[in-house]
Amino acid sequence: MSAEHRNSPPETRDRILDAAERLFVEHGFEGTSMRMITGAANANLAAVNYHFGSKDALIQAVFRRRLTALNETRLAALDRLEAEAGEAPLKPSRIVEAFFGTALALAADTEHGGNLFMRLLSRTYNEPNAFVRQFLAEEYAEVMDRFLGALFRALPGVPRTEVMWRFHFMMGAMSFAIAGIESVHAMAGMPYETDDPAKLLPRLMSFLLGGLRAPLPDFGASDTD
Amino acid sequence: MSAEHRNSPPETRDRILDAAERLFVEHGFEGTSMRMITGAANANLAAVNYHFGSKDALIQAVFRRRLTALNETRLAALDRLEAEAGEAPLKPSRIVEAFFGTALALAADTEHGGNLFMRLLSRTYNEPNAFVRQFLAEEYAEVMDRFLGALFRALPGVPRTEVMWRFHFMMGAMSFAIAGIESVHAMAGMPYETDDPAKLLPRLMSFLLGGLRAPLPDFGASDTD
DNA sequence: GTCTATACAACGATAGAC
DNA sequence: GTCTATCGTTGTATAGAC
Repeated sequence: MSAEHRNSPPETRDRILDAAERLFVEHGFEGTSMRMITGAANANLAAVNYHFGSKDALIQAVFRRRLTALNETRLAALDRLEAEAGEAPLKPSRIVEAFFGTALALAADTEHGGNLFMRLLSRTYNEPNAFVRQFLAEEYAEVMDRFLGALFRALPGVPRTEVMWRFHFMMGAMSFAIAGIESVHAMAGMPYETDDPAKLLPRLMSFLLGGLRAPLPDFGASDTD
Repeated sequence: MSAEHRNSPPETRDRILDAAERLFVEHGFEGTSMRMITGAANANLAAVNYHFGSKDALIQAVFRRRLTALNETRLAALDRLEAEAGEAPLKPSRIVEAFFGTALALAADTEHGGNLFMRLLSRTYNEPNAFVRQFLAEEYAEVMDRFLGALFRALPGVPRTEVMWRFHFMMGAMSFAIAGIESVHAMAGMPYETDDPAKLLPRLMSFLLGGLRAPLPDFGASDTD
């Protein structure tokens, strides 16, 4: 994919990616114009189309740059857990931490802009843009497959459907944990004592594990389909 | 607010609201053009600006129409719980159900388009558009205040900060429960056994209550794991 | 009052000069 | 590789028909 532009001077292309990432966080995809991006990146308007082909492809590139690394870290963490455990089943808490702890670690990285990216990613799970959704689904396929499989083995007594739903719910909680701090800040009308990112992971982990280990739902008898 | 247009024939204005709601769900706010809306509503392009003033104001009107009713239902449910309990503290599960059960009930209403609206609302919590965020925060202020207060009283042993965070996480789980069914469907690469909406509420409630009642996080002194 | 027709600046995208 | 000029479309504003 990047082969045709591999030997282009990194300057312009990377400046565009950095500016786009920052502006997408601030104003969303459609709220960020190509002219805003190229203006902030000190590049010409047409440079975006030259380097990426379209605005959608630029969005893809912004995600790929970070998401590939994030998911490789997640898979490596899972590999390590499975290597340590040998034949024994993994503890669900370790699996959950490998997935969500990795994400929150990146969300806490203010130095290389990981926090900006994670805010962008969190809100993009619900993105209506079909192009973006499709890309995210493909980028996540392997990771979801591995982690869901690990959870299935770690929770043999829980129906797979319930595990999948709960993983889904956990993704939602993480999404809000990362992206929605200031939104609930406003909704609650009260100040949060602290936004110390070091406290966010234990807070989220307690909640996620409580939800994952909750008693199975009772669907009642009346509605049998 | 609606006084100046109160006695306008409901036809055009309501057709615009219905078309806008449907198209916003499908294509997002910025992915939906005024011309798409007025085309679907069989109205003139300028009718939107006449009835609502701007696209942002139209978005606001789409939300207000549904959200006011939803939040009044939520408050009425909480009123009823508190009246029944008298001086006794409420059960956290009842409070949670009054808030999230009401939302899921609306999300299950395919007859009057409540399901479409809830998908829209769920994704809008993370909306970058400042205009929309501000409006949502105001519209939710009273409800959040009442429900958080009820939870504080129901969980006197839990620090208020933790209650607020967990309510926040619960909102995220609900958001994904409503909006993200097809997204995880794609990510997981496996079909969900059933999307029976009647099963969604018990599923979500189990998870939420498990998370809400989870042991409090241990922030530790260092990284002791 | 309710709505239509139309104009306008800014948008994403592209072709072609350099 | 980069830039200018330009195309069709966007949100918005307004003048005037009924």
